[in-house]
Amino acid sequence: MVGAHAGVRGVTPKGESTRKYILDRAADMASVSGLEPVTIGSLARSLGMSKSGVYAHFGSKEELQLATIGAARERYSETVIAPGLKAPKGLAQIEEIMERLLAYLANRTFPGGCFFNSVNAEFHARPGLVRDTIREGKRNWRAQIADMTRDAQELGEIRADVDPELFAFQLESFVDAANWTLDDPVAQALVRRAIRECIDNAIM
Amino acid sequence: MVGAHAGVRGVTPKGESTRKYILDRAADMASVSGLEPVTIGSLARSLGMSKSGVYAHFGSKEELQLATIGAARERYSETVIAPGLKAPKGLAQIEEIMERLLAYLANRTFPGGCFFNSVNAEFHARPGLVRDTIREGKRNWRAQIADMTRDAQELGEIRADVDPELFAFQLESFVDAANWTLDDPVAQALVRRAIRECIDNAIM
DNA sequence: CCTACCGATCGGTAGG
DNA sequence: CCTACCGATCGGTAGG
Repeated sequence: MVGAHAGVRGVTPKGESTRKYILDRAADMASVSGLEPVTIGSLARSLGMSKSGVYAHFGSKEELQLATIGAARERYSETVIAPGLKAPKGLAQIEEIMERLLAYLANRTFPGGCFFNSVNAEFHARPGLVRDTIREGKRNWRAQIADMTRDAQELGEIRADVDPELFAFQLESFVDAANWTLDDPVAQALVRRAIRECIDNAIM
Repeated sequence: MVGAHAGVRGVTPKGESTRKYILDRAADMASVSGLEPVTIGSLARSLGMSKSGVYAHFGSKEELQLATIGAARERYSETVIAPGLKAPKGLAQIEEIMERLLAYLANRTFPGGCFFNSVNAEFHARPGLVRDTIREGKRNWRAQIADMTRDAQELGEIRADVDPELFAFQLESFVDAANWTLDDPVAQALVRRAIRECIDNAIM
């Protein structure tokens, strides 16, 4: 399974696909428990590998954690951002991304919900590379939504007096709230209504 | 320091105040790192006690965790809820609670921000008593705000077509968002504006 | 990618 | 509330 897909001209080293295999599992586990409880031992056991077999791919636990964040970003981009960007510029892109985001949560793209919210919560008060990397991703998301909001304003879809940064912040707050109660249908319905109302208030 | 305040008629056992001392420290630590990383060893070291001296107050780690949640609830109630309830019924109570909540965060009532958000994030995908207890607290908060919203509607302060549950959910989402970026003044300003706009939209 | 190992720490217990 | 201890697991290393 692991080395099953040979790379282009067979040059993809076995180690590369194993690395991806390890990181995807690490991201799955971290979405449930946070990064720190994903010990090298528990990760190895879950993969049917030896501890040092896992460890050999990374120089330290922090490097494993940062690489895991990278793998999670790829999965997120493929699932939410890339499809979202295919929608027409402006409001349509915002709506598409919000819809994909809710599906990304409901479909358990990461089994514990949003990987980034789990890790952000875990590290929010612990300075370091992990925290900074996750925060930068969050800032980026808001900036992207704010840009789309400006596009929508130029297209006359969203009112000119709407503050793009505030609008993006409001949408982010509602999606983040959705993440903590994925198994509560009542809460999920409130999320959808809050997002809907927020967008409706900005339109026209 | 620990046994310094004698109880009524001196009957307060030394063990009781030590217990409180332990739990308050545990709650402080958990607000930063989550509950699970608060090991009995690290807690004991931070208190200048022996491991088993700490452990003796609780039958297991889960009991320590649940007791810590209880102690955190007390601190929260004294800081936010009790003063909030002293305001006049209706909108004034809602505004007072939101203001106290932002102060509770900014003042680092728990050094890592909101204890309950940290623990809720940590346990959101791990079924058990810890998760259920925290969730019940969150449900309770929303129900309380929704009740105050109904009071405000009867007083003619908030429009009748505002859904109290949705309104409470929106306010909760913004405060929760505030918790994850306490050291970012830009984000904190967005929180205040989002709360203000949300309330203004509901008024009249 | 493996076995075998290191010192440190984990939750928990015995006995006082 | 303490010392002393248990088996298990931690991140990491040696050597292959």
